[in-house]
Amino acid sequence: MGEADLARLAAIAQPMSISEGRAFIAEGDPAEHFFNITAGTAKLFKLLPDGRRQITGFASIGSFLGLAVSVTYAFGAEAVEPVHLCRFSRPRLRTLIDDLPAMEKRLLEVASNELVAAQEQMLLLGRKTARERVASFLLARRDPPAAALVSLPMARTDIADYLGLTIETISRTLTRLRNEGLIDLPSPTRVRLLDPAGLNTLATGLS
Amino acid sequence: MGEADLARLAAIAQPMSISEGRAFIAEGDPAEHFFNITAGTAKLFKLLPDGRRQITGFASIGSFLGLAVSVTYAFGAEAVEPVHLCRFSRPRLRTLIDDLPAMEKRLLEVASNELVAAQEQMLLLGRKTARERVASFLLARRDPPAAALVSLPMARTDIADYLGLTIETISRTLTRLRNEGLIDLPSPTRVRLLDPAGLNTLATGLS
DNA sequence: CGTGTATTTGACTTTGTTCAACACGCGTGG
DNA sequence: CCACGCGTGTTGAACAAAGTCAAATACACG
Repeated sequence: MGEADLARLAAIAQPMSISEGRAFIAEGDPAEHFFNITAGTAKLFKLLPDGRRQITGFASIGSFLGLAVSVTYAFGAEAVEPVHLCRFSRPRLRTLIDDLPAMEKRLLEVASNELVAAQEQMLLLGRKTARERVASFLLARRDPPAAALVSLPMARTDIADYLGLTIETISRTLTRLRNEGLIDLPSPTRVRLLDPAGLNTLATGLS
Repeated sequence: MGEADLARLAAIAQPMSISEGRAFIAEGDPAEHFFNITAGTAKLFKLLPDGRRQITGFASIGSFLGLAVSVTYAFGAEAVEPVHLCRFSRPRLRTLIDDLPAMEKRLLEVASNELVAAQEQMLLLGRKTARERVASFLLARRDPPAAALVSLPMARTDIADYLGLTIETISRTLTRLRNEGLIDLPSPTRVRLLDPAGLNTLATGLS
């Protein structure tokens, strides 16, 4: 994309700040906007009528939200940490994308990668044990991918709803990993991976 | 897409027939091809080293496979029923797509829809009970979407690996739904939905 | 008609949930 | 400054849903 294209994009972007805990997409609402997160972390989730919740992913800097074709959002979104984002009117973005093949291509790449991540998560939810899920989660949250320190900005409830478990199981599993010397828990929101290789063995079910 | 474009597409398409039970994509193999299914049903799956399997979806006529960006396939694929498909060399298709914005657009639509389906499946795997999963599965497999008769070309093992359950639980749950008058099971591969509304209540967790 | 596979059913086990109590950190106000 | 209250996290004990193991039945195919 050239500079002129970026300028056109910037012209229709509405920058916004979302404070912690605020929802900015409601599942089922008319899908009028498209979002690009520029800072912070948001959780994306689906709900059952009785309140059960599945967090389908955490979106942070660079993530695109709302590219579904449907007229309504298929998921809700809420800030876990204060979020900065750019909002785009879908019809306006649509006309812009239509003569920016590079943008379309980029979106297809993004969607493809998310699809791969979604399949990995299905494997986790359908076939992994609680220990394997937590180990996988900790490894996946490393940034950079070799870092020993992992920060968990989301609450236990969110981790539980992401991994298809309860907060009690998350808590017990983390404690057990600590007792086994695989991790350290300097604070509830910080984890130090003491044995990444061991965690990886666990995460891939080889233990 | 114009007729000339379709002709160019057809020129690089390699039609193939895959017999039942044959794998045609192996997870981890170099992603050299792109597939378009023209008949039959295939299962897509991911494996853990110890053999646990998660089926991430069933692909049938019209499905596109292998659009991930990665150099290797993130999933395996195997014919459930005899499959007819067109295979495309990825580099050749890439050059073709690059000057067919309509095709790129179509692929983005497909990917977006699959993403929505994947999120729905994560909700199912992470938060629904066995009964809710089976009810959701039966309703989703209706074709047309209001049909009372559902055919299950895949074995119980495949249903189990798709719903994150065991074959025994699938079997017991179907029997129980039959005993409760919600469905009829004329044969293991055929299900008649006697009370779609009741099943829907179940599937959405409202019971 | 027999053989092998897929499915169903039954008895028992296990993993993770539920319910409940307790600990900890933190901000507010006495 | 410290007691109090509240939200979040941890731990324990009882429970339940689904899994495992095993056996019986049904089914398709040679």
